[in-house]
Amino acid sequence: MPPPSKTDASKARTPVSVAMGKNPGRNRNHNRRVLLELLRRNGPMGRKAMADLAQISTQAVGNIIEDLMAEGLLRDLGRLRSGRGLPPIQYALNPDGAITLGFEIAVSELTVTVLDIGGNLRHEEHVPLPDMAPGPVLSMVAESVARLRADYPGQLMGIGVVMPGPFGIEGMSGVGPTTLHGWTETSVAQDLAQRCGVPVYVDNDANAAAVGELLFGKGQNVSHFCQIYFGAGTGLGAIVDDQPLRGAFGNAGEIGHIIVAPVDAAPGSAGPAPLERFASLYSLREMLEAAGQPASLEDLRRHHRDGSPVLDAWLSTAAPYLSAMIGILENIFDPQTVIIGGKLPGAVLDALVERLAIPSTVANRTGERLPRVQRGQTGQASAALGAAALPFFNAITPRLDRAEDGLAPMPD
Amino acid sequence: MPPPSKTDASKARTPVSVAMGKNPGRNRNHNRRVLLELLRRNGPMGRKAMADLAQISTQAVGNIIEDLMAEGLLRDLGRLRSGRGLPPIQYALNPDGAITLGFEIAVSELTVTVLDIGGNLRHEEHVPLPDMAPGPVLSMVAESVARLRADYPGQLMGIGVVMPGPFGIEGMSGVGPTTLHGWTETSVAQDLAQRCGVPVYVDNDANAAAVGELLFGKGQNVSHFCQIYFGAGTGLGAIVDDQPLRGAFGNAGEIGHIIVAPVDAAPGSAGPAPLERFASLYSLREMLEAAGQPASLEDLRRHHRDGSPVLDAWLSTAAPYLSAMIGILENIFDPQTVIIGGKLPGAVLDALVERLAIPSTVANRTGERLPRVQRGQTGQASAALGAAALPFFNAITPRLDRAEDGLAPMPD
DNA sequence: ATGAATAACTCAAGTGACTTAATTTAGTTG
DNA sequence: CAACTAAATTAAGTCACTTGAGTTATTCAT
Repeated sequence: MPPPSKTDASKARTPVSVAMGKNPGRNRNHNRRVLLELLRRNGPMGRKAMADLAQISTQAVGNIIEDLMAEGLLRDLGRLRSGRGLPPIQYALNPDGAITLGFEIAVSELTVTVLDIGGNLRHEEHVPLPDMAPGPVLSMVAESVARLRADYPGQLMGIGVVMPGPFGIEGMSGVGPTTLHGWTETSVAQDLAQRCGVPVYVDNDANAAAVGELLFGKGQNVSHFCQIYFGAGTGLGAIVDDQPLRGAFGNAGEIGHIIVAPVDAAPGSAGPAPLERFASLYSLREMLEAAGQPASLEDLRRHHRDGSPVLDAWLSTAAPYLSAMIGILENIFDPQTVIIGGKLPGAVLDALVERLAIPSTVANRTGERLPRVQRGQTGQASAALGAAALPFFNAITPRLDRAEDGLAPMPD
Repeated sequence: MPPPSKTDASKARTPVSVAMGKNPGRNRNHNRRVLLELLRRNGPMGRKAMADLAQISTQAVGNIIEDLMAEGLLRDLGRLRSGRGLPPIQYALNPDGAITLGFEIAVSELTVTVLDIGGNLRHEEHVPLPDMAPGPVLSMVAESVARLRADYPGQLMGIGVVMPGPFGIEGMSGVGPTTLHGWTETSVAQDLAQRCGVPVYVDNDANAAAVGELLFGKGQNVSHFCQIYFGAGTGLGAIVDDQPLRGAFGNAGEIGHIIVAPVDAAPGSAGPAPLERFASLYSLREMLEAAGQPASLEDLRRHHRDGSPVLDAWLSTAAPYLSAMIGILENIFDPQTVIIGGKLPGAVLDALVERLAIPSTVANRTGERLPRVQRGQTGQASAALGAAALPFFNAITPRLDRAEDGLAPMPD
């Protein structure tokens, strides 16, 4: 078992790209992100506190704050009286300083959101999409961008787009029409980036929702969590070390097609099946339609209020499969918590959480702080909100940049 | 659905720790890591090439190289004749520059490895452990450290320890005796770090093996892969974005207890079961013992050569479960490849890989480059080698440091 | 009230690591 | 052997950080 010598294999290969080196400019950019994240996650604070948390000098903090104030990204909240000594000047993110736009492209509807840097959802609208071809849809998106960036103060930090995944896969037999034809992740990003002149980030609904939850919801003080999302399919958005798990090809989290054995299956019930078969919006609608009942979001709310037996049956069927999946996720990711979200009324999600019976996993630890499973906080606009959160996340969060093959000049 | 205002909740909370800010010293350290990783992954190269790949100036590269040469971590390979112009001076990692030590603590045996910075396994030994109490074992480890650091040239970069996980979990009913009592991850790390005065990294066998494979095996040019490891149990080491997935509490990858439905199960065969029940060394030994056959590594090699029907039966039983698990992992992680490794003869692992029938997943993409599943390259010493790879990984790889609560002075 | 104590901010100088630009060096080519 | 080329070297300049002394606003004790 001699350990493989690395050199022989790496003779005339194209060089492997590696993390990018840093220089003063990039250094500043990094520290800037650190401070912005600090303010986002901890709320208003003074220079000294920032310096301590970020482990840099207060002077360095001061210089960066000067920049951020000049750009309008920060607000001065005045001095906070706090015991002895000079009271610290509190700084906070300025909601009017910057915005992002989020677009959720679904089968026949476009959801548009405007989010400000303070995490406030400033605007939400739903536009019908008569023609699902990429050209018309992207034109409509570009028009919305032009209109909305004029309507709201602050610079536009970027655009986030949510589209159903997976991308570029052959023969994924799902239940229901989850994918759009003629669309690719990259073409959408490139097209829009060119039309609008700002960064564009594309992801699937589950990942976007997870990022939304990470920035503005239950994930705010959590660095490892799994979010199960009921959308076009049933997907997973995994946050690992404060970063969304995208996978090598951007298709991570496709749990809908995973075959799970239901936990504590009642005798006579179905055995192992793809998660989406019984634990998805699609399966719920299927059951309601079979019973001749309507299935809009409002209807679901009503069904739950009225104690609909069909909804109840769906909950009973879905819970064992979902429980098994959560067990799998806990054992694989060892997260701090699991969050359930999606296009279901909050009360229904709560009912679903209550019915779960998760097997014993590595999450059975002593002194657990967070609930093992909880309902998401960002509500039904989750994915569209998450879409808007994507550029925000990418512009603000400190990260390890990689030098992608052949590009970008050196400075900054 | 108003997005939750963040400030109200974060009033009098303990501050959230965030990524660490950077200053010139930390910047240098980062670039140093970048260059070391560059050399490790691409083999020898000149200043200019490094500068281009790391996207910093050749001068900056020159300064860092000067440091590294002075420390003995680099070797000058002379000029490479390469067409016109001044031929570049090739630099390479100096195998005699630094070493790491790896210890795999198993039920009654301690495996010790010495790895140099060039990725060469310099030494491997197996020591019986009569007393499994922490005190005696750690003393033995400390003695080995003292002895080996004198025997090999180069500075000792750190110590890696592999122990069976999971840690700190209640009521995980596994098959077989996979956990050690009276041990905790942190106490081992602290104890050894104090005794030896170098950084100590502790992880489970699967994660360590994955890191070993990442640095010196099939993972060298892969940034996303899943490694399934047959060791004390059956574990997963997931590499996401060149980093091992450890989870919030260090217990990620516990796939042995996940209940999977076998793929294409033969009629009459067992249904859903924990992966480890049928796809583990334990289950193989169980079958061999029931048939009255010996089960050492050498025996397994012989069984395979002789076409043992028991081994064959195990392969037939294990493959459907393993296939299902690989399908799950592909859908969750969307990796570039899946690697199978562990304490089995290479030929047996190959046979196992051949029998797999993985369901359709997001890995069914067009133009796939790497094999979906392949056997690991680092062999049976995998975990012990991986243990030694841990400090190496932590000392060399560029990463995003986090400011852990309350510690460490600011400079550098 | 007043002064000491305290804690955060500010200013100015110093330092480290990087970039830029000009020069040197060592090979290749005609 | 001179012209050409590309890498390395040298020296100067820049940027962002740290350090340390001084300033300011508030609390507490007299």
